[in-house]
Amino acid sequence: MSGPRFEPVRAVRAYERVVEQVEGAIESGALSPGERLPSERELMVQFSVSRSTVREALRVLQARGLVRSRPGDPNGAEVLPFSPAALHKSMTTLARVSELSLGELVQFRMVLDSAAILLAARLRTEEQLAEMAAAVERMKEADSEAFGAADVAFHDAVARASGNKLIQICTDVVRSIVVDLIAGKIASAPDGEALMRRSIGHHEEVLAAVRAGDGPLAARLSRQSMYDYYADYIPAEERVALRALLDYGDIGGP
Amino acid sequence: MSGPRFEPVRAVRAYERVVEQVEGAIESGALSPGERLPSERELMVQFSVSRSTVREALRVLQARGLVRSRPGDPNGAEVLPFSPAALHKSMTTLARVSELSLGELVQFRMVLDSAAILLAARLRTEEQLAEMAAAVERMKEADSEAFGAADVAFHDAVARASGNKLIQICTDVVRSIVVDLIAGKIASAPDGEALMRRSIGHHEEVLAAVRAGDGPLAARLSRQSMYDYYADYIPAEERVALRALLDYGDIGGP
DNA sequence: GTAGCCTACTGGTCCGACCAGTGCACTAGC
DNA sequence: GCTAGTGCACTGGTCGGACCAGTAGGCTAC
Repeated sequence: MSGPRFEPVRAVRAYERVVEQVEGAIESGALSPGERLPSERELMVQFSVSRSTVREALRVLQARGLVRSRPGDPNGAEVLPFSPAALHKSMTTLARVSELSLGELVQFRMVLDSAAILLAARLRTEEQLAEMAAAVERMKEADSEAFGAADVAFHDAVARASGNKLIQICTDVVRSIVVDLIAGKIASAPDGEALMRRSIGHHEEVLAAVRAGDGPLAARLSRQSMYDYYADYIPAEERVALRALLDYGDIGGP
Repeated sequence: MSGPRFEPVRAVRAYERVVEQVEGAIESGALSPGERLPSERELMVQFSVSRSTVREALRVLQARGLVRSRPGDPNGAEVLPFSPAALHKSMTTLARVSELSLGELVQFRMVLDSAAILLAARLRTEEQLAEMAAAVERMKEADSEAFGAADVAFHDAVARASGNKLIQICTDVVRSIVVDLIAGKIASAPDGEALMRRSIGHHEEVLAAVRAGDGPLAARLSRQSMYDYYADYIPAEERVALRALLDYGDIGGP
C-alpha cells in the first residue's frame, strides 16, 4: 500500500521567502508603482533576517524589473511600473544562447506584425489611423536616422491598435532585438536608399488597406514588406521558411 | 557650440560588472551548460570583490536562469542550458501586473499556434507527423487528466515542426500561463465531456489538413478549435476581438 | 529670503564568522 | 581483494558588524 503522499520539501532559502512576500504584495496591488519599500535596515527587522539576505532578495526583485534602488535615496527602493525590460532581457538571452537565427526572429515578426495589422484593420480608431499616417509621412521626409524612428512609430501605432497588449509588447521586444542584430549592416546595405523608398511604398499600401478595413490585404502586404526589407540579411536556405508565410498568396484572405 | 558629446556615466555597481563578465562568458560559449563556475570564495579572489558582491551577482544570474547553485556542492555553481523559465517568469509577471486578460492570451495563442501549423503543414517531416497522430490517438483514449497532456504533446509537436524555436518557446510559455489561469475551471465546465469530444474532432481535422499539406486550412481549423475551446471562459465583449481572427473565413486562404 | 553647510539617513561594499550540507578519500571490516 | 562506513575539507546560506559615498532636508549664517 502507498502511504500518505508526502510533498517533496524543497529547501526554500530565506531570501526566496522575502522575494515571494514582496512580489506577492506587488502583484496583489498592495504595493503600487511609485511607492517605496522600507529601507534595507527596516526590512531586515520586519523579516527578521540579516541585511545580506534582504539585499539578495532585492537583487532578484531588481533583476525581475519590479524594483529599483538608488544609493543614498532616503526613501528606500522604488516599486516600478511594469516594463518589458525583464522580458526583453530574457528574450535577448534566449536569442544569444539558444542561437536563434535572424531568420527565425524575422519570421516571428512577420507572424506577429501581420496579426497586429489584421486586427488593427478591424479595431483601429480614427486617432490611431491618423498616428499611422503621420508616421508614414515622417518616413518620407526623414534621413536614414529618423527613418528608423518613424518606422518604429508606425508599427507601434499598429500594435496598439490591435488591442492586444501582449502582441504589442512582443513585437516591440523582438523588433529591438532584430534591429540590434543588424545594426550597422543597414548602412552598408547594397542600396539602402532604394530599400527605404520601397519600404515607404509598402507602408503606404498597408496604410491604405488598413484605412479601407481590408485586414487580410494589409496583413499580406506587411509580411511581404518585412520579407523584402530583411531578405538580404538572411541566408538563402533560411529564406525558404520565411517564404512559406508568403507563398499562400494570402494568409489573410482570398 | 556644442562641445564633445559626453556619455552620461551611469554608476556601475561592482556586482553588475561581475554579472556582465560571467554572462559574457556564457553567451560567448566560453562557459557551456553543465560546466561549473569556481566557488564563491574563488570568484571573490578572481574578481577581487567581497563574497557579498559575488553572491549578489550570482543571485542575479540565477534569477536570469543562467546558473544554479546547490548548498554543499563542492563544484560551485552550475551553468544551465537555456530554459525558457526566465521568459516564463517575466511573462507571468507581465500577465499579472500588466493585467493581461485571458482573451488577450488566448488571442495570442491563436495567432502563434495557427502560424506554427501553417508552417508545419509545409515543413513537417514524416516523423513529426507521426508524433502528432500519436498524440491525437492518446487524446481519444485518455481520461480528462491525460487528455491535457496529450493535447500539449500535439501542439508541441506542431510547434517543433514549424522549425521556429521562438514560436515553439512562446507558444509553450503562453500555453502554460493560460492553463494556470483556467486551472480548475475546466473541471467545472458546463459540459467538459462534450468539449473534449469536440476538441478531438477538431484535432483530427487539423491533422488531416497538415497531412494533406493544406496549411491555410489547418491554420483556420486550429484557430476555430482554440476559440471554441476557450470561448466559454472569455467575457462576451472580449470575444469580439478573438472572432476578428476568424471572421475572414480564412486567414490562411480563400 | 536665500545660499550654503550639516546631519542623519540611504544603499554599496567589505570582512569575519558560523552552520548545514555534500563529495571524496581514506579506513575498517568482510 | 573489495566493499561499507566514516571523517574531513570543502561548499553555499546566513548572520552581524563595519565603513564609505551619496542624498535630502533642515538649519544656520549671511
